[in-house]
Amino acid sequence: MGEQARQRHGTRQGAPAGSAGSQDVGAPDPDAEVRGVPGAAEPSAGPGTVGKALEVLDAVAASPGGVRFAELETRGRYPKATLYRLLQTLAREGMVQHDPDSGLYTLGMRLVRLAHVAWRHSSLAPIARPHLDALSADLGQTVHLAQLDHGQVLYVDKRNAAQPVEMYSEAGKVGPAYCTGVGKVLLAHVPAPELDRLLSQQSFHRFTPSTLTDAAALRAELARIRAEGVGYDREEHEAGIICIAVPVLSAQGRCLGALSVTGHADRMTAADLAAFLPELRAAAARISQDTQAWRFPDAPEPH
Amino acid sequence: MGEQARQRHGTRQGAPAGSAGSQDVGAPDPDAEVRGVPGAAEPSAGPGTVGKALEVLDAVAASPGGVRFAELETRGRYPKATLYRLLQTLAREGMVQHDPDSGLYTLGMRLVRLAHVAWRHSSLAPIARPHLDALSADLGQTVHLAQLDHGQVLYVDKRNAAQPVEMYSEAGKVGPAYCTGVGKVLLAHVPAPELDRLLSQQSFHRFTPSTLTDAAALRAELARIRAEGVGYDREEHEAGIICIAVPVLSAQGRCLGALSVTGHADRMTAADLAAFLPELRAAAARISQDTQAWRFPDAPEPH
DNA sequence: TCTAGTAGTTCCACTATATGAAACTTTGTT
DNA sequence: AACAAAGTTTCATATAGTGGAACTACTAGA
Repeated sequence: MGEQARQRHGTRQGAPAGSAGSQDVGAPDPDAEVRGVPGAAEPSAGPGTVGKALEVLDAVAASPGGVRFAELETRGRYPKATLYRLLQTLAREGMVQHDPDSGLYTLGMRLVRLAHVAWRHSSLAPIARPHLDALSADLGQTVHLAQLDHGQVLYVDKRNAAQPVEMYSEAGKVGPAYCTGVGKVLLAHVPAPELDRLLSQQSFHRFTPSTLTDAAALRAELARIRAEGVGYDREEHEAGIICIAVPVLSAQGRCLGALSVTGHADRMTAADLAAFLPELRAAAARISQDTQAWRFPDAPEPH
Repeated sequence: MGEQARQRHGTRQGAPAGSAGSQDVGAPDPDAEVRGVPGAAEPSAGPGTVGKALEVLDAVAASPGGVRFAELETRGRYPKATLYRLLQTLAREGMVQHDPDSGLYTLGMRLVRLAHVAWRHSSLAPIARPHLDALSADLGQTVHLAQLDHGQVLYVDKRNAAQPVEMYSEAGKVGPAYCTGVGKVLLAHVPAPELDRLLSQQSFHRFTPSTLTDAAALRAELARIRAEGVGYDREEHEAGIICIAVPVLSAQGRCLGALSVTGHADRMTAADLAAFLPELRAAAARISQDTQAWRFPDAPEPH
């Protein structure tokens, strides 16, 4: 794997504004990059033009209602002219929209088109869908399917206990990795060198009294999860919410995603959740199995 | 030196696969960039690094099952090293995933995260949702909500006549603009200078005998639509499928999107569809109204 | 109306960044 | 082992992005 012998600017401006209060505030990001390749002097590469553009894109995404140019100027670290050109490029490319009336920048529809393909063909969601349906119906509980994205948990699908499916508003939502069941399971299966990097990106914000707030404690927990194959969230992210999560492993043992069942602490105990383990694991296994079968459907779009 | 650096957008989606023969290929594309300054000769801007990266991203998106490096090399017009670095950058940024086992590139989850925000806050879909529900239930027909993206129709939401909602698999889907009801309505409301550019991007592939296959015919149709405020698709895209579409106009008269009702030609006539016009227009008006009211949840009022 | 101030856009000399031919390494095949 | 194909790295070069500053377009205040 190409090693990042570079030191990526503390880019990843955190906080993609979770609308569910699942922020992940600004981790100053110690730029101390894990020296990947030994011996090599730092080539000190900047983020590159593309990286800068994507950072701006994130900044736009962080203000859901739209942002003014000036707003971005203060927030970002780019001089006026540079920012201006980046935004112009992004707008021309359809990655952002610039409403001339209000002067606000919002994310562009090209993203929706791309994400449609990404979700359909690169995520576990379409394969896992029937299994999520079954699992949720079977247990009568809320289930989540998540994958890792830039050190954060990205929910790719969800079934609420009873409510009708409300897809887009759940798929794509992000949350912290260090204090959720799925997040910890996903982190537990990240190869060591990359884990170091990801851990340094975690904000370790204390959401509740039981939140793990330092890398050391988290590492211990991850080791336990790796050994046992189960992760718990004991009200670490949200008071009153507990959950149990298992990995979805590929045939080669790579972790493709994580599956979880969530419950209310006042109605269930961790033991109650643990009772779901067999079903959870079975569902994860079935998803994994289907992954292999479905290896590249390359399907023409249904019409 | 490499003076081939002009050709923009080559690999936009694949119109219904199979008809690849006459994609929107070639078209020297005067690339008349609306520079604001009239009469100025074009500086003939290249796509820029960001543009190239996004083109590669599109290329990856065009092969849903994943692409090998070599594949992209032949398809794209970039030399090995350039392509390689572009892909590396995109992968580092999470816009594509590179499965080290198979060597395949697929779209990255970061897109899903971004698109989640884009869809929720930049598209008409979340605002229109209840109105789509109502309209579909009221008429008992399939309805579509679409917006324009890079000269193509992008469906941001849909209600099937009876089936359960299947969001992600519909939102994000793209289709041709020149031969669909929503597409023509959207094009009809594009300001003249931009329209020229968009028309030159249309492939004008003949899907059915009634497909409009040249810009002139389309322009006439667009003028009619602009005058009457309704667009029809008379089996122009797909044999047996007809539809009626109206624009969703903002208070300032800008076209925010298009709303349509679709029917089967063997079960309905265009006149039958026309009977839905009042309801369609009413729904569009209600959506437009809500747009103003909902001046975006967590955004401070502009001005 | 005339400043003064702020937001947004353009200019242009400068050089940091991306480029791509070719060399090199790794992986798979006969 | 020898070969071929795929993938990765190097390095001299100029293209493409940079950013300070000037400029324009509004808006508010006097």
